[in-house]
Amino acid sequence: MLFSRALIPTVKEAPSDANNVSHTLLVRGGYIRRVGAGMYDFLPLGLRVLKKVEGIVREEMDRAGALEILMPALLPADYFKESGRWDRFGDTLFRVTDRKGADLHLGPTHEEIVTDIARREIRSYRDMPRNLYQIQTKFRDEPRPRGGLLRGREFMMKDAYSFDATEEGAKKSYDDMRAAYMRTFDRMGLTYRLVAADSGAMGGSTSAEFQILADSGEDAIVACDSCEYAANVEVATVKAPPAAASGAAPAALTKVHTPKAKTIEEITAFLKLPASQMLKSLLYVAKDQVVMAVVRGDHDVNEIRLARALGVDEVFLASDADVTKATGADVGFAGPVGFKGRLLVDRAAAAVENAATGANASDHHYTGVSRGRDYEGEVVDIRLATTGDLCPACDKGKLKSYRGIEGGHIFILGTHYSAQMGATYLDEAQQKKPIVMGCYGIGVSRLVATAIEQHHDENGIMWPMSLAPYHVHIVTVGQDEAVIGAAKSLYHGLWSDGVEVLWDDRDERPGVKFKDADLLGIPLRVTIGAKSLAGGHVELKPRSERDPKKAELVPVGEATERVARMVHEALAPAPRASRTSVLPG
RNA sequence: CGGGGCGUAGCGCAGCCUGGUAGCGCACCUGGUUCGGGACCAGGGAGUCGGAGGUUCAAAUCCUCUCGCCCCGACCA
Repeated sequence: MLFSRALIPTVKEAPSDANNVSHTLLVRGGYIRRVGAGMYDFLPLGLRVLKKVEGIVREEMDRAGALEILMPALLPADYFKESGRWDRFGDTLFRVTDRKGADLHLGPTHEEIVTDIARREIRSYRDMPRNLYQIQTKFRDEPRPRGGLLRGREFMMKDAYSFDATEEGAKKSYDDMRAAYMRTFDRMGLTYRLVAADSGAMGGSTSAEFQILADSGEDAIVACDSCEYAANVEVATVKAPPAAASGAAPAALTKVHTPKAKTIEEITAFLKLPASQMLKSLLYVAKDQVVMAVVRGDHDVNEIRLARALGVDEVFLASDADVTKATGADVGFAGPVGFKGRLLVDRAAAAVENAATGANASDHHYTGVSRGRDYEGEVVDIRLATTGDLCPACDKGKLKSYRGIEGGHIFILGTHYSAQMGATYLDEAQQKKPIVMGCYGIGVSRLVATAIEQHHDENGIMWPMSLAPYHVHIVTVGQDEAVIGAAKSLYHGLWSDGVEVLWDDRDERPGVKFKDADLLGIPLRVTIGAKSLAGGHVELKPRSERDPKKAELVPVGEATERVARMVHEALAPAPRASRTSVLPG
């Protein structure tokens, strides 16, 4: 592609609504443009990258034996009504009404639709296993779209669904998908962790997320530094600390005046105590009931675990008014001592002796608080795992925290949908049984942004070869005839070797071209200028090399072959040894 | 949905408080000089000031309503 004929509208200034690197660089590089909240145009370059992601996903799905189909994005409400999700999906579902007044919606995911295919077409155990997938635009009316391509209201997703006769079969399908996903993410050059995850509202059992590591990620995960345990903090457990009695002499319960010391930081500074000697008391609303959750001052409450401990679907942090009502004090002075109401105490918090905590009276705290004597409560595991915690899976490891972006999610659904929707088959014994399903998603358009989150520097994007819109970026300096001639020959030579080339043939100053080249992030740059060409050379520099002086001089005659070889080597499947994933047990 | 903020030229913003001729940078067009890391000079085109209503001699500016968007919290590929 000639730059002079392309539509690559680069801009110097970051868009005002961008708040992360990938969004900024995608817009600045002329890859995408925003159309509305969570809706984007893919300009030519952006579409090329999207298709690269799609292509890798498709190849690996096909390799794993999955069968590509395409279901409608516009769907009648019947299916979701049948499964109950028409109501349960809530506001996230984009609902539309047709001219006859019938309820329709735009598909956010397709379990019901694909289950309908299964119940009509799969009748025998001999028809399984099968795995059907599609790569399709999905619609979700997100409460808050953000991060450009990271969370849109319309986005591209690959969703696959497996159908098996037995649980064991489903497990095999699941394992196959896991392997296919690892290959997929490996080929995209992404660093990720495979983590245990909350199976959420989908009603699954076994489930894992592919978390692409990025500081800007929305998800917090922990991984063991010694074994292969890794989990979303939502579900991560921690080993209970050894119940070693501190031997400290029990202190008397003392009420101290702590004016305006509301946060843990303020109180620890005021009382000169480590946060681990503090008890943090938070009030939650669970089904109209206000409960108190107590964790150590240096820990955080895991709301999912708390909800589970309470036997409810979800909990919400109580409003300031509710806190005051329940404790009789301003927010910041709640504590377990004398609290009238359901009290849940984390294991680590319960073990703290002579603790300091709110006194349920404004501007006052207690010190010398110990469980058993000063308060009781139910001891449960309700805290978020964090760096330094003991690994629950092995003896010696400690957990370390990471941020991640969910790039894929695999799980076994079991017979949830099939039983509900009557997707059954006959087994060898003529018994009618529900099909055992699994489902597997990859956020295709999200991965475009995710790759940038992992591969960029202050000057722009640094695409992995497998995702780059073009493999090679030729920059010609000046309009000298010899330069143009050499560029033409290289350009055509590379294309006929299967290398995708962008040639910046514009009549621009070199600085402009170099800046744009860095911004676009095409992995290999070949600069052709009169000076080096007079010596019979062109200059080759990978985007990852920041120092322009380190460009390699390559004899013109060898350039085509040399560059083509580099591209093809970079595209070859990565050896297994270079994998960066961690497998949970 | 709760809290905060923003809608002014294609993009990024100032002007609003204290009403009176709509401005700056980038981008774009013309001419010239430049030409290996986002050049310079001169000239030029381009805006229903998000929308509706109101106050006023006069509204980008004040008031009311409305739409859209962004950011911080509860959801997810």
